[in-house]
Amino acid sequence: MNSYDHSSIEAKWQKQWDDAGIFKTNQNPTDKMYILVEFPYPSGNLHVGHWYAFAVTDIFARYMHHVGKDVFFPFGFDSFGLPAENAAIKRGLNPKDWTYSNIAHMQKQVKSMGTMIDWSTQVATSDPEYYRWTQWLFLQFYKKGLVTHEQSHVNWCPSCKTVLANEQLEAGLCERCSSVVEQKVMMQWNIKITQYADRLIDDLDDVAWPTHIKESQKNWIGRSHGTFFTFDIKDAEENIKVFTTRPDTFMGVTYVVIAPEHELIQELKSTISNWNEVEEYIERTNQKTNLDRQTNKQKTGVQLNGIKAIHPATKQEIPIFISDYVLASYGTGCVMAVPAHDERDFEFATLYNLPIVQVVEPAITSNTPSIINKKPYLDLSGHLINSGEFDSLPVSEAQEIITTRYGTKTTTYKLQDWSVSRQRYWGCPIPMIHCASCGVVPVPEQDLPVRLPDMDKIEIRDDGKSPLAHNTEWVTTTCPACGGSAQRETDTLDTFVDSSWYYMRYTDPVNESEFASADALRTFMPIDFYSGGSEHTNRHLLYARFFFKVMYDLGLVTQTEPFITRNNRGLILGPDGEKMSKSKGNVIDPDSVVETVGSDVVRSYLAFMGPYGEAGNYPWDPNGVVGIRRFFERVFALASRAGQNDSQQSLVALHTMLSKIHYDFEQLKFNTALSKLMICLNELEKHECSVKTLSQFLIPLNVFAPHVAQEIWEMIGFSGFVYHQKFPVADLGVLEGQSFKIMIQINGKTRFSHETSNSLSEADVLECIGGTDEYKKWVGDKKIIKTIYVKDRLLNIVVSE
RNA sequence: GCCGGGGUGGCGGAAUUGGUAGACGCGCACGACUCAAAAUCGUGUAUCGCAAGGUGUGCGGGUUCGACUCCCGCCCUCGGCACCA
Repeated sequence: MNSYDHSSIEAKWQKQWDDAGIFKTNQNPTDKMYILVEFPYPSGNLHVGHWYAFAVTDIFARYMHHVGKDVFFPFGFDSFGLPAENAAIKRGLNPKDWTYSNIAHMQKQVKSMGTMIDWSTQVATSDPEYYRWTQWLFLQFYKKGLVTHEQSHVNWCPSCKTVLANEQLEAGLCERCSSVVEQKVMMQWNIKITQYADRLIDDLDDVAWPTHIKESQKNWIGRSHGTFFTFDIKDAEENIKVFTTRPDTFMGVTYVVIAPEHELIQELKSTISNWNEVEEYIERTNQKTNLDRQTNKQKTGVQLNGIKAIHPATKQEIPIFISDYVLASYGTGCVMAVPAHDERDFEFATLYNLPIVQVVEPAITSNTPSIINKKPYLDLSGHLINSGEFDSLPVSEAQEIITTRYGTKTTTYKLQDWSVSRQRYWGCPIPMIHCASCGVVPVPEQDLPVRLPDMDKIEIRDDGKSPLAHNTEWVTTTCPACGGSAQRETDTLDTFVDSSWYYMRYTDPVNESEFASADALRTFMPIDFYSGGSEHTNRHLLYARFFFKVMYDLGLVTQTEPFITRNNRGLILGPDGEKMSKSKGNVIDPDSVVETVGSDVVRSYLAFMGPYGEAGNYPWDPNGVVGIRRFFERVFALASRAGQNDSQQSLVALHTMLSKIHYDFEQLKFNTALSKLMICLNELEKHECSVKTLSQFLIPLNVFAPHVAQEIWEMIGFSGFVYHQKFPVADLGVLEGQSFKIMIQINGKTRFSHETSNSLSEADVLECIGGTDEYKKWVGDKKIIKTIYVKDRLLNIVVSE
């Protein structure tokens, strides 16, 4: 009896595929397709999400392989990062040993998926052979002037004891440990991603990504067009530069507000008469966390006594305030307040009894009353009032004229520069040297990599420094410029730097003289399909695009976008419909499911849960898994009784499936692709089915269930690997002459149908159905007003009632 | 508040883009096999109705011979951003 013993089948075929090396990448592809999945962090254990990422993408990769693409499907590990270091601190483990034993274990787990991954491509970002090139790229960025080392306002996680990028915050909390993040000023290495803000937005036009991903990135970058105005300060040399998107409201400015952290305040210290009060407010602001500032939106502030700003147009003196509702990091850090037309300014003005001057009269439209009822309102279709010479100008015209007269056109972004310094050990050392006489000196390229030293004890102190700082032997070095004694930089790079270029290293993973050869890059880049998690939309995906653009400018790559298409995966939820978590006890362990029902079942079930391209979150149904298992068992059962002949129905079933299934794969609808195989099997079971027909069925099945397909392939007497088979082409001749139904509608409602095997004209259909009882019942002697005929699909007869 | 997705049986989801709503799978019910149960196989399964037939894709309108699909107005829900001037 041919039963489905998944364990032995999987072990058997995985070994044979491996021994035969059938998944080796074709280095001279004629029709290349680079399929990439975000590489995992080697946490130590594979979860269902990893399966959903790699096994289901493997289904897509295998489909592409069978239809003739030269698929490149690599794999690696994003192996620097905090968990290794935390394991070291908590449990006294060596971060390197911990990481590499996890990698070894996870590799085995991934191999159990039975994917067509080419393992010879594997990279790990913590390998010196890899991070050598991370450092090299960092130095190229530095030479291009894109790297700065400066005092910066940073997000500090007191629990992780390291700096976080804005992208690593979630509602003011550390994304990793949910600690309340503090604000600090520290010397930091920053990369000037803001210089690429425009291109990062504009080039989105060139990629075929889902709209929501593009929109999210645009939002994150937050480009807005507006005007700078400069307000002089009476009897002082300094002035206040503000940014606004509503220059038309310029004549309604009744005061200005400066962010408390703004350096201008310090410069004005001697002229401010209530300095004590001001200083106290600044102190209070500095102690506030981002979270406080975001949740407690009650307006507070302090007027700067003794100084006044001068309105550039009216020359009137207006008060100056500091308030934490103005952010230092956005625009100029100063705003002109127009309480009549801005909610926040309105609130503040009401609190401090400041004048409110309406300068825009809304246009009379149907929704005007609701605008006016709202105390401060914005109306872009109105005209100006109380604005002197600008009165009666429409808003858009006023914006132009006032900007030309008093201001400068400009563009600002929400995106901030990328802070890449991390005060932790297990990361890529920043290849910089601090010399007392020469300052910051980059490590010469021939000295790369700057190796991370092995350290017996990893200890995080409260000095805000990396554990590396306490390794004097490693820190002490000589200055490449003057030869004097110098210190190494002890911060390590944000791991998002490591992962910004790994997909290029895959193309040439063991190259010792370049990060990747131009030849390899030309052969495999760009990435045709990139699957990842939606949490990376505004982080990895943005950083990687930025990296690639800089590399383009450096002449290192020839394209401007690395990822042609992008697919954000959804989440696999627990059987209870909730996100899997240990505390909820709803975690599915893929290893144990694989053990009981087999790898092929898990792969296929994950594909069957729902469409892959829509980022839907699907609950894991243990019964659903059993359904897939039954399907494979039925294929085995069919195999044991397949003979030499086919009934016509079997051929029709096979070729119908073969003709329709491509559409599903192309739409990433692996769920409906698999359902077409099930429909086909349902038919083959009912009719006489030949070994040959079954063998053709096995090739699309191999995409989902490579072990099952291969085993049956052998069982029914075929040799070689199914992997080497081309996807069968549907024989449309078999499908010709099949009978089909033309539905008959009366007044748009389907009432009956007419079965035929020939293509019919409208008159033919009418003639065929004219004598039927159904026709007499629904049409009878009612008057036919008109008919609509969609050839061979439907005839709609409109009759009078 | 702003931006972007979604609302279809008991459940996951189909409907090739305006043409038979509910494919496929799960679950459930009944039947066969069995001493019995499981497994397996078969049949059925949106809903009201004995039936003829009616009603149904979040709600209310509209366009059309015909609407899950298009338009207008709501409601709910998920995700991202959020004092961004």
